[in-house]
Amino acid sequence: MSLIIQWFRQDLRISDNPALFAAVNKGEVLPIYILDDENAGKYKIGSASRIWLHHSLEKLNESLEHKLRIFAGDAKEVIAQLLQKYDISAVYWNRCYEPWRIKRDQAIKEMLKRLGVEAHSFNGSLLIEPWELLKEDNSFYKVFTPFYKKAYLEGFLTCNPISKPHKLMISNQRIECLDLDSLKLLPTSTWSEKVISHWQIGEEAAYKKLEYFLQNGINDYKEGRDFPDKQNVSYLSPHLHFGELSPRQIVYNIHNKVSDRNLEHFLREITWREFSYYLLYHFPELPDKNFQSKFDYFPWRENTTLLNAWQKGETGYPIVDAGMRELWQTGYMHNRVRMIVGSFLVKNLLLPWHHGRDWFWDCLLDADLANNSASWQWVAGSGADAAPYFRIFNPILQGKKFDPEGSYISRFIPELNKLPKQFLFNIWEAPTSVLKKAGITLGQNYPNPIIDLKYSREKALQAYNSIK
DNA sequence: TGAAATGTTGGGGCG
DNA sequence: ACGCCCCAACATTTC
Repeated sequence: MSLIIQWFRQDLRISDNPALFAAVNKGEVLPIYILDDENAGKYKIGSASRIWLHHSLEKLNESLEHKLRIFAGDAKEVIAQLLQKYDISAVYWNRCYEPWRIKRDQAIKEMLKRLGVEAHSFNGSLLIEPWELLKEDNSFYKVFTPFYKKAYLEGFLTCNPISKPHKLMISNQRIECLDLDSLKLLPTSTWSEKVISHWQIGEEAAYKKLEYFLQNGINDYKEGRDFPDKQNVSYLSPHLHFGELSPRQIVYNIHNKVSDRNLEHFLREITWREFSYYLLYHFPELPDKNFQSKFDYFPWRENTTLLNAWQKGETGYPIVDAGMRELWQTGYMHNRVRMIVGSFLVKNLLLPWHHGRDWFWDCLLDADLANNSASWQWVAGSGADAAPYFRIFNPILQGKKFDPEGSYISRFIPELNKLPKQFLFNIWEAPTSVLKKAGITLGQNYPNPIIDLKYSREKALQAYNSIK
């Protein structure tokens, strides 16, 4: 009996997996995963995401009765060899939208066609596939709100997920493949263990997290989501990235359980993810090239010292540093803080957004080419429907506004714990006696501010003016 | 999904 | 009593 390949990619789940559902109806399934760093090239998975991937594959393998076959290398080559060695009649997968993957998958589809092997691809990752929603004049949306409205009216934001396959018939055939450990996804440092200790990984955990969010966080989502120390955000991003959970499952469940302004706001955030994929598809250079070409002439500067300080969370601005340390310690950063540290890098430090992109790509468990590219361009002002350049966050005010008790700051910068709240956001203005009492010596155990806010703001506005 | 600069208003102190 | 000034507090404009 010939085998059906179910090729898992960014859909590491059993439920609401259209390719898998179709494949199991067809016959005996051979589930495979291919770590394809070759085709990914410079877009290959970052360090933090690899840790997640390792554990997620482990979980998926459990759900598949420990019969997930793992490979590494050029996916086309891997599949070609499987076809040569074994009797395979079809390959099933859910589509991905990264430009390098689209190109690769097209080539694979052609190869399969040539060899007379069926190839079936499905939509398992998006509510709106990028070609499904265009403006009247057939061009693509470049502004979020009209995109959102249209998607809403056309019914893209309500849907029914499909169920788990009733019965999995997974092949027992002996297949030459790798074991998970040989992919070497886990770094040898203790960093990876620490990062991952904050998370539960896999389909089951993702679903539990969704349920928890729907019972708790979402009830005050509209207001609470801006406060990094509150638990009002979903924390679903890494699960979504690896497809342990689908946007369809999320949307289906929120429609069932809530219906108010909090729902609307969360739905908008889910749709921002769709919009990012949409932009990436219609503008494949998004990860590297300014969406607005006038930014090609923007006078960024290069400064390794400033970049290092930002990366390590040693800028001297507590809300920025807390965010960067959250990222380093947990592989995640609260969205409000992502905007603050982004604005700081690009506007106050005047460093190119690409540096932020690269650091996030390596450190975030939820690093996602579409979201990361679109969001950094949004912050920089070079993107579609981006933040206007003059919108420059003041880290002191943002800290006071969104972490009024300083609880987020002291969670990640415990050395500031003894400092009275009134000086927590502008430490350098605290009297020496206060600093001494709090055990802080600026420049020793907490840095002096690396730039002057007022001056850097003026410089940023000048730079913006220069490309108008 | 900002912040700073500038403009306006209105109450209170005071000559 | 009245006008003048000061300055919060709030609103509008500008970057």
